[in-house]
Amino acid sequence: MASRGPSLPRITDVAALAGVSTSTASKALNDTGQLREETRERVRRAAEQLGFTPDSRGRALSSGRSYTVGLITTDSSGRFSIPIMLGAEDALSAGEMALVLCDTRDDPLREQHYLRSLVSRRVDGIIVTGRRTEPREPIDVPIPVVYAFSPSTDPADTSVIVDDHGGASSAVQHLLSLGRRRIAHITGPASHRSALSRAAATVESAGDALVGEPMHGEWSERWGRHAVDVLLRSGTEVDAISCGSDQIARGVCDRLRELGRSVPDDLAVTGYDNWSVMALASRPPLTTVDLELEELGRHTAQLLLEAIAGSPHRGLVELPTRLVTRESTLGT
Amino acid sequence: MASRGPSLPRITDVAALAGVSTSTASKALNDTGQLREETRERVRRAAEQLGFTPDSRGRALSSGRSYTVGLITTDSSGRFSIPIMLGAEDALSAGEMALVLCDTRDDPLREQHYLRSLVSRRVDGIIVTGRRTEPREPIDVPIPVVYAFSPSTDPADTSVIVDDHGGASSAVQHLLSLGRRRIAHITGPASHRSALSRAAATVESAGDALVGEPMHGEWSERWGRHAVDVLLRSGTEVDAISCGSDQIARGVCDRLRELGRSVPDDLAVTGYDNWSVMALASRPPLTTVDLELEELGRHTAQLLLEAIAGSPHRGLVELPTRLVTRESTLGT
DNA sequence: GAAAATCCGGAACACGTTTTCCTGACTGAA
DNA sequence: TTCAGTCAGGAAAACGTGTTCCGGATTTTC
Repeated sequence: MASRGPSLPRITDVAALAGVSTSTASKALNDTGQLREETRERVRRAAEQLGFTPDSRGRALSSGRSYTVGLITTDSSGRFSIPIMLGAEDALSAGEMALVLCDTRDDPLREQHYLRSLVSRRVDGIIVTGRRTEPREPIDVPIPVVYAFSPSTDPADTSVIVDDHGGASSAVQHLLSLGRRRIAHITGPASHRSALSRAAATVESAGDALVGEPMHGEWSERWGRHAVDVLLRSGTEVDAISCGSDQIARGVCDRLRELGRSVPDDLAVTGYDNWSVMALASRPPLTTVDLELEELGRHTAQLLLEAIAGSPHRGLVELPTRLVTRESTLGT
Repeated sequence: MASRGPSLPRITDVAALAGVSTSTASKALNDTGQLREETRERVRRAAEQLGFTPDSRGRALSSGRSYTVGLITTDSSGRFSIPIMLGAEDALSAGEMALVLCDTRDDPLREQHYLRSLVSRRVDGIIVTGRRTEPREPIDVPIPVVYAFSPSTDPADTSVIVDDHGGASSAVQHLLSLGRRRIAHITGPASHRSALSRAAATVESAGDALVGEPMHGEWSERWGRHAVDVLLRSGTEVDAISCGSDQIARGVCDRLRELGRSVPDDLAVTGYDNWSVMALASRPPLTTVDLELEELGRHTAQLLLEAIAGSPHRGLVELPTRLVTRESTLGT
């Protein structure tokens, strides 16, 4: 339509310059067919000279694939989905696949809109991710889909999630291995699956060493500070606090310091998420559980690629977390 | 190739079902050409019945456009580029454009790779964004480009940036309007343009009310705390501190509280960035300057769309910031 | 009733690549 | 010399859509 300046060279231009047909040019550039090495070289030089870059739209049309995958996220803030996205993008770009981003902002209408758009683009596959670990309604598209972080409610779908149970356990094991025997657990709202599963794992791993019930509140520093007040006011003896998030743990540390309790000498504290802004800025820096979200993103992309290739891996995949030890349990 | 199940309906299927030719079907669905309303309706019903979604690859090929724009970011952590990205994506999705994500991780090789990939996809345009406000080398592609946050070193390129001068000024004006007349400035490293420009604006706006020189350090809470020690130890009287970032401001507030100084009664504190994790969690919550990055992303996308449409807006566009007032200057 | 204007829909091609099939030339063996 | 076999490369179709042009049918006008 509006031909802006000299448009990019096409393969016919390359072919013309090399004095061959387009099909020969194609074969030369893709290392297929039967051609003399000299011919290949001639075509390659012509392509080089013209700065030819194949138009992937043509290729997409002819190959039936678009070499594109869509990523649908409901998490506009991006705390969790961003690292997943980057990991996925990393894994995909190695295979010359591009990732198109769709942020639904938790709006079902927008989600529908994006799904139509992705299907219309004939995306090779879709990654669906969210802010919470609660399972979500599967999406209905005739394309391979892998769910990341928020699994699908349909167990026949492919979902990659974090092993929250193992993560919480590893924190408790760490505390136990340090000799702590009076462990409290402060975490997020009981309405959140992540809080519940971490709490359950903590209870199970701590056994007799658990002090009281898991304390549920908001995912905030304020709740961490407040919970410390409640905990200490109750008079129960405590030598460690495992927290359901780094934010809570930071609040806990702040409050303990204000009350003159030493971390980790008097009380060891563990966080969860390894959210560097919190974990590193906390005084002292937090021992915490890294969710390895970027790896989760990579793994998700990998599974999606396999599904696209025709061998889908159905069901739930739980990826391990990694315990990061810092001064809040080890001292300096 | 690997025909997975019943492939999606094509426009020929719709045409066949409606008993018309593909061209008629195309016209009916796109509201072009001259057709009887009854025919259009028949085609529409056929499309509906088959769940037809046009293959945008075909459309892309025939229209010469790909209805896709690329976003290149060097900022893998995403503090700044994520909101920009989301804003851009928001503005683009309204126009049925998709955004493909490319995270270069500050690696020139990766950047080259992505550029080739985007050109090969015949992207309609490219948005380039980064982590810092320092100008960056322009990219060399035969496609419209708009730079966001990090402007291009070439003034003939289109760049959208934050009005840092105005932002810092607004914070100082606010402090002055509250009657503060002894204002210190604590900010990031002098090697960062953002720190320098904010400092310059602060010096200019504060005039006689400025206390001492701008204090440069790292962008961290720790530096904020340390700077307070240095400042107060020097014995100079101070009734307000304007900080170059929310992280620094939070550190400042923490330290002041520890030293028994009341914020804002003894000293008012302002931050910069309106990074909610810091600004809201700080005690007290921070009055700060919102960079309106999402709006910046939207505006960038808008300019890119105009450039794609053929009327590029060359040069630098500075977008205003927004002062957000909270307890760190206003009290409760 | 015939010529002109209008309306509707189809055939053909373009977009850029890959791939399948085919042809002509050359080689070597019988 | 002839025949089979190999090799190098070209012609054409396919992918799915949009668009341009054109012809037939219907209506209008004199």
